[in-house]
Amino acid sequence: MSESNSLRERKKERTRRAIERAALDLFEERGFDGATVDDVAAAADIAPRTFFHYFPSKEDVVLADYAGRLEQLVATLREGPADESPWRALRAAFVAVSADYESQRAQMLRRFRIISSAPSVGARSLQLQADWETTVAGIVAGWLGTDSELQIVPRLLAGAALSAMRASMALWLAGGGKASPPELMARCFDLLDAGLGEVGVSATSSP
Amino acid sequence: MSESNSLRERKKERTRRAIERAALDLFEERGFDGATVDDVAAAADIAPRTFFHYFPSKEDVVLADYAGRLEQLVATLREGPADESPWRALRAAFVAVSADYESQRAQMLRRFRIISSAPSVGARSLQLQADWETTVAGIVAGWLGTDSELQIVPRLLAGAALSAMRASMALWLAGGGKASPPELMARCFDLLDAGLGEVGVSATSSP
DNA sequence: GGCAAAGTTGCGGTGACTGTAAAGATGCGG
DNA sequence: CCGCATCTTTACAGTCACCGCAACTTTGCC
Repeated sequence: MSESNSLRERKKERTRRAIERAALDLFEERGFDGATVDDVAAAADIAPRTFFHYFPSKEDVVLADYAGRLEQLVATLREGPADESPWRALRAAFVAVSADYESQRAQMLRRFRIISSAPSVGARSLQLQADWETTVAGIVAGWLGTDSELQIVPRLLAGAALSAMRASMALWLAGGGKASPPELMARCFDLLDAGLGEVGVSATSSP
Repeated sequence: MSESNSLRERKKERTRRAIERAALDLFEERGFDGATVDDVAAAADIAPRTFFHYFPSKEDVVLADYAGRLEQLVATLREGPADESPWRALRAAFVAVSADYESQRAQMLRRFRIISSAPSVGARSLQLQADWETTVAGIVAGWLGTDSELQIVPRLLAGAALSAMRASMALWLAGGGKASPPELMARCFDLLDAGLGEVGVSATSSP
């Protein structure tokens, strides 16, 4: 997608990856709180101050992949809008994104483990997901021709979608990454699709 | 519920309220980042170090009411379990809790304004809500007789409930606190109840 | 009054993050 | 190939949240 050709761009990209790599290694080894930004900088062979030119906070190194994934999600949503129902469009887009989790399994599990063991990273993760929610709600509002500020429906759809995503990711992580993310995601979306009123009244949950 | 009689307890409670009051005043006046913990301590007439004996972080002063509300929610949920469907039980409990927002309107709006203007407070708020979600999921899992770790349904129900809560609160705040929180909450729950598949296909969202 | 438990305060330290300004690397026209 | 504009890195000094510790004060109780 976004390619670099100048020497400058290439160098920046290389440094960025060096920082990310060093950070994830250290966080995995000593825990998020067990490694300081200075440690990461030393391991990545840069000055401590430089770290903050690449990432706005220590937490954000772990979540650096979110931005690209949101971009991909938005692109998918803009392509296939509402020939079908909004909810089904959301379902398709989120299922598509979840394919990443499979193809980059090792990386994802690494990051998830840090997220769920370090509260401050978890908090930042939720905050970024809330941004996703706002973006998604805006797009849905566009489909429905209403403005996102005052309408309930776009917010609820976006909120439900992100909940489904969180639930399926939690499941995937709990199972050690053995299950298929797209399948889990689809199942979560379908449960919400059917309506929650009757869920759980008779046993409807087994695999 | 939890009453205090000894002098010690009364003093602690008074100090706690003094800190909370001073903090909210200062944060409202200068913004969350515009007032330091030292400022708050000075205004509340305590030593800076003492602040952290009452609140684990600067953010938590603004969200001090969450704990009590969760307690209330849990109590309500434990009373009226699953004679009806789980979702309807959740609906009832959340609607009941939302009455607080009306009766303490001024306080709530104050807090909400700080939450939505200070990112770090917003992040902490989301984190606490995630804790609610876990708790609620546990209770629902109890109703369904499954264990909460591996089952999807309890997580999804809890996630949907919290999403409904966030959506209705956002609406309430956007409207300047004029609408009725229980009504907004009920409407959000009902939209999810009906199922998301058909939502928005034909116009289903007015008044 | 006097002793134990609990609460307060001051001190010193750590670590994330920021503004600033100097030094270094890169791009580019001549 | 040089020199100038631009961008990047770095060092330095500062702010602020937060923590452990040890002295000091207050409260509970006999």
